[in-house]
Amino acid sequence: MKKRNSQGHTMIQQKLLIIDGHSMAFRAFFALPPENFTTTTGQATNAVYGFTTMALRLIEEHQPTHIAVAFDTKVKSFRSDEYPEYKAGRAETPQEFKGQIGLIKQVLETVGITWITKDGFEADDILATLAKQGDEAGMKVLVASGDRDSFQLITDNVNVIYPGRTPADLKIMDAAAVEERYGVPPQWYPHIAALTGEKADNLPGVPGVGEKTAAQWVMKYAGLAGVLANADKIGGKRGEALREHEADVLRNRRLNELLTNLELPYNVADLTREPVNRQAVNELFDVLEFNRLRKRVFDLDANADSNEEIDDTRTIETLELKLVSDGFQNWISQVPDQAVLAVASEYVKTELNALAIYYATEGTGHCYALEPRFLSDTEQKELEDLLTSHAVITHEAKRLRHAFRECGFEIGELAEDVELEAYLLGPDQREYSLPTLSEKYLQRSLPVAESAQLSLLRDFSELAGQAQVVYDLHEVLFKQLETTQLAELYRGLELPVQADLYELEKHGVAMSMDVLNQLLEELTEQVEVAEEAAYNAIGHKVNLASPMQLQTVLFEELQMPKTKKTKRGYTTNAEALVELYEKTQHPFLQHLLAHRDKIKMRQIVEGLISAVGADGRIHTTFQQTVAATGRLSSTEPNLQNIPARTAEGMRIRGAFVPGTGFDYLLTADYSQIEMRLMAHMSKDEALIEAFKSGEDLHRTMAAMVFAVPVEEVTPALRSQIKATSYGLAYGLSSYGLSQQLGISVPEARKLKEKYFERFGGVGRFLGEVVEEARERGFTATMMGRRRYLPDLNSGNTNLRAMAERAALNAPIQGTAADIIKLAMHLVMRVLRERGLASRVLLQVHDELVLEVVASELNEVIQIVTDVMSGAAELSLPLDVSFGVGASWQDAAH
DNA sequence: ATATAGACGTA
DNA sequence: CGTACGTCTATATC
Repeated sequence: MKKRNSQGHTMIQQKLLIIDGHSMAFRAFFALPPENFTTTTGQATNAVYGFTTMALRLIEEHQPTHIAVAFDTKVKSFRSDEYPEYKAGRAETPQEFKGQIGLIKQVLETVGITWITKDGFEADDILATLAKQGDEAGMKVLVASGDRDSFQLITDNVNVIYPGRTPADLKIMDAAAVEERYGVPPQWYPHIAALTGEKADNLPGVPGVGEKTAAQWVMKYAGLAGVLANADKIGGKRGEALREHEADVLRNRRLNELLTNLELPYNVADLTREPVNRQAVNELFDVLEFNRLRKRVFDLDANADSNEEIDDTRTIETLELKLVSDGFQNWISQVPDQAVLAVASEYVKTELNALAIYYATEGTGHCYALEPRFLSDTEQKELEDLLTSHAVITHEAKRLRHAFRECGFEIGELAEDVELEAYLLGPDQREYSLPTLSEKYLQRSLPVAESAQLSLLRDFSELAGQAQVVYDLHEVLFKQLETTQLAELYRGLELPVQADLYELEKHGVAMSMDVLNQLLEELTEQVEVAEEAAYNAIGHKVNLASPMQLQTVLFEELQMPKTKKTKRGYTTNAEALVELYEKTQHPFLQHLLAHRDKIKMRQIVEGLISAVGADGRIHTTFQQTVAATGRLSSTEPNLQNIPARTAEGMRIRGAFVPGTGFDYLLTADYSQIEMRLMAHMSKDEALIEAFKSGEDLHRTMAAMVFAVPVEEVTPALRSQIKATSYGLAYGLSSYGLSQQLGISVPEARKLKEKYFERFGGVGRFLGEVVEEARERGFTATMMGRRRYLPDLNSGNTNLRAMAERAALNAPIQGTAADIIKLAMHLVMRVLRERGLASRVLLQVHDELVLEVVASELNEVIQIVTDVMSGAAELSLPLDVSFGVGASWQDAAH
């Protein structure tokens, strides 16, 4: 890369790459399975390999003229002197890792890269010192580090390369990126970290203060010093907590400040890349048994030599963006038949405000942007034809479908959706907005769309840029789906399901206002009665919905025994209240519990009432990209958590009714699908047999475990086994099981052991699932859906245990999600093909709710049960049960 | 208006 | 100290 200096002749812009050797090697170590990277002599090389590929990639991509790698040393740093608990609680570094650092240093030496350590300091401090020197010397500096503390180094000329989930996923963080993500300029990032604390380094912060609050304070008072100076002006609990923990905050800040004035054995100018020592590389790579890497290393050298001679005058921007403000039909006529059209859209609420359509031909991008509300009928027809006759790429297609409908037209087959693609590639991300995806997959920043503006002289270039990003994203994402064997799941399942969900949302579900109003009236009455009774029991009013006020009443006024601790006091949840009632028999507790119950019900009914639309139906939104396991979720309102467990709660389901033109609601659900999948995937013969007996599953299993005849299984034994079975699929501990069953921990442990004696295959399976996930980095469902769990290798015991439980559960919950999605899609397809009016309205994880015409009832039941039970081929049948009725309540079974 | 904690509904 | 979700209320602070 070149730039012109003031004298007018070209000079090379110097670029310095500094890598945190330890942190990058550590990530590589955990990302790559050691058994694939062990030499014939037994030397583990996964960290060496991972580090080397990562470094090569950085060099190839950024072509630095100067480069250095910094390492920590064994000598404790000054930070530990200041705070002995620093980084305490971290797991011991694995032995196989330690040995590889030496090898990495050897690799660096053979390829001509400088490495640096300094006793008493951390690699971070070396990075900071070099970054500062580089910046001052006018160099462009890239700092590769997995430590967020390095963000404080960012300036106009210093960027941080921060690894994402996988080692291949490297994000460039500049000032804008940090501000976008954390809400403060980079130099203040450590101020936030000091306030919130740092778990990994065992540095507690101010309780109750998270990233948002910290960022707000720091911005308001212009830095941490200002925050502390004005601590007395910050009122309330948080202000109090801040003043109380000032010492912690100051300590955190001292510890996370990186030193920029270390005496190092090298100056930045010394850090040029030396030629690769080919012979040494050959010898070392022979030992390491790296073969493919050799060529990349040698190529690197060749490029470095020629780098200085190339006069790089090519324009990088080869795309010409054509923006047309009129002549829509004329533009359309020029679109080639085989062009792939990327669509970007801009909304005001749900309404489509503007649209950009983009396609690329050889070296040129073409884009047309328009505001659909100004289209004439003919033009609108043209647009429909254009979109239906071409392959289309979108972002959030379901939203676009709804918006198109509001404009007065429907789009049939919309092909690709980059949001779904990104979701399948990384289902744990909580956000798939276009700017986020652009940054992550294209390393291109995209301005976050401003609020939509009205036409008059508006600038469409931003929207055009978005359409181009949609187009480019698909190229990248689909390729990645193919290499990860996810393309089939995407095309064959998620895309069709998205179109199905659009239909579900469009239809909505009819509500009986009479039932809702009746319920509201009753519940309001009951709430008032319980409230009154509660007040009388203690002799005064109190806000029953305030845990804080309740604590005062229960533990101070009434001096009741303390319950389990929460963050700021003692719990007042239902479980604890029941326990307190058993101990104290105080009537207040009864009334409080009744009040909780009734007010919760009323709140649900109120929510439903306000969600009923003008058509008398509720149109929920199904989220297809939020649940990391592959499940759907439902929002505004959530129709997947309507009460079902109590008769009282079920009455709310009585308000869900067939709409005009329909006669019944039909529900069909999989019975015990997760346990069946456990049986199938674990191949546990006893469990499969228990299912095949056709008798009550938990009862049969209890008889097997306790070696008694089925008739002798008591309800208590049955429920113990039931709890154990479901608990296991969630990674339940002996402690948790003991809590749930009200038995001692040793008893719970014994129960688990006994269970596994009979169902050994289940235990083996669960163990294997976690191990495989640890090695591969992800779990997979039967249909190949992945969930990445990098924390399986975390040094943090808590994080690791959490990831292990998620790993146990993800393949089971995820496979069940795959199956019901497929079943739903097939049911809808068959209903459509048969020309039936009956239709699917809701999906509740293992259940479908349909609205049925009486004359079609038998056929629909047949279709639903056949299709659902046939949706997957397992070693045991998928049982489906169904119910029909005049409401969701009556359709229960 | 917005963030956080606590509680609780579903599979 | 059991997985996966969403929503409501209180509370504190803007």
